[in-house]
Amino acid sequence: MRAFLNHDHNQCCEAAIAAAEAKCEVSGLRLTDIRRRVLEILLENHKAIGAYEVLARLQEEGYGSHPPVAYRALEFLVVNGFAHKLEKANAFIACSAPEQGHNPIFFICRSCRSVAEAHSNSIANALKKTVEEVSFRVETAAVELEGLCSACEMDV
Amino acid sequence: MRAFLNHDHNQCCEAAIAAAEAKCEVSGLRLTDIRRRVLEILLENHKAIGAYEVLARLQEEGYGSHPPVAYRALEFLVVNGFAHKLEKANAFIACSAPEQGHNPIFFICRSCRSVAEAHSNSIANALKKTVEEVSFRVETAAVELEGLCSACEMDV
DNA sequence: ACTAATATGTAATAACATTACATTTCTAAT
DNA sequence: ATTAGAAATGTAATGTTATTACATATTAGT
Repeated sequence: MRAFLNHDHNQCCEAAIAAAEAKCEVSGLRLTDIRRRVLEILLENHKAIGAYEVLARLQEEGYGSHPPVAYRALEFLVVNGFAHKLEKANAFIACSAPEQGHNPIFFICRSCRSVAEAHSNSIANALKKTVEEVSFRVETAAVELEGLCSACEMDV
Repeated sequence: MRAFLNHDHNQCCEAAIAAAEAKCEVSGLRLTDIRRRVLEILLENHKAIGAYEVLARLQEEGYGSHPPVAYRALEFLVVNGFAHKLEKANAFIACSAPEQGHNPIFFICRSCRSVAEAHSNSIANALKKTVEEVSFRVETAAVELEGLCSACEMDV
C-alpha cells in the first residue's frame, strides 16, 4: 500500500535490498552486480517499469545492451520473490512486502504507473476455496486491478 | 468451469452467440460479420487463442490480413463482455458466463491452454473490501490462476 | 440520395520477449 | 594453486504481440 502513501522511501529501499541479500545468503543464491542493480532500479519509485527501460539503464551503466541482459536479471528477481511481473502492464515492480507471503494483489495506476501492493487473507482464502472446487494445480497467480490512483483522479 | 467438464458444447456456443445477438440488439451495437466470426472462433473450444491466430483464421476466410482486423474485433468483444483477454497468456477467450456479471476468475492450463472461467461472490466481496481500504478507482481487473488442469497433470 | 458516423483494409512500425551460442566468471574439488 | 564444471553474462538474430496513421467502404439517419 506504501506506493500511494507518504513513507520513508530510503528506508523502504534499504530494507528491500537487505532482505534480498539475507535471502540470497541463506539460500545460496547469487545477488550479482546486475541483479542487485536491477533491483535498485525497480526500487527507485513505486512505478511499473518495462524490461527495455531497465535494459536502457543497464546499458548506460556499461552492462550489456541486449534484451536477455535485462530479462535474465528480472527473471531471477521474480522467481526468487524480490520482484513481480505485472501482467496487465507487461512491466515489473519491486516486491514491497517480501515478508508478507505470496498472495499479492496489485493496484496499477494507468496514468502515473504507480503500483501499490496489497495483501489480503480474505482474498487468499476465497481464492483457495474456489481452487479446491475445481481440480486444478495452481502454479502462479495474478490479481491485478488497474485504474486511477486518487492523486491522478483529482488531476483530471 | 465448463471447460474442464463434459458439456453440450454446441448448445454452449449457440447460447453465447444468441446472448451476444440479444445484447447487441438491445444496446444498439453491431455484431458485424467479422465480429461474429471472431466470437465463433473463440467459442470453438475453451482454449486461449492469440490475436494472430485469430487473424490467420480470418485471412483464410477472405477477410483482411493485417493485425488491426483481429485486434479491433477482439476489442469490441472484450469491451462489450463477449470475450475476455487473458493477461498472463496474451490471448483471448470467449466469455462462458455472460449472465454471471463481471468478476470472472480464470484457470489457465499452461499445457493444453484450456481455460475455465469461474465466478465467486466471496472473492468479489473480498476484493471489493480491499479496494475500499485504498482510495483507488478500479477500471479493470484480472484474476488469473495458471497451472495444470487435472487432465494434463495426469499425463505427466 | 446525401451526409456523418462507423467499420474495414492496408502499411509501417513499436513494444515485448525468446532462442541459440560464445565468452567470462565463479565455485568447489583436487 | 590449478582446474574442471557450473553459473552468469555478452551478443546476434529472430519471434511474438500490439499500435498508429491513414485510405476506403459500409451503414444509418435525414
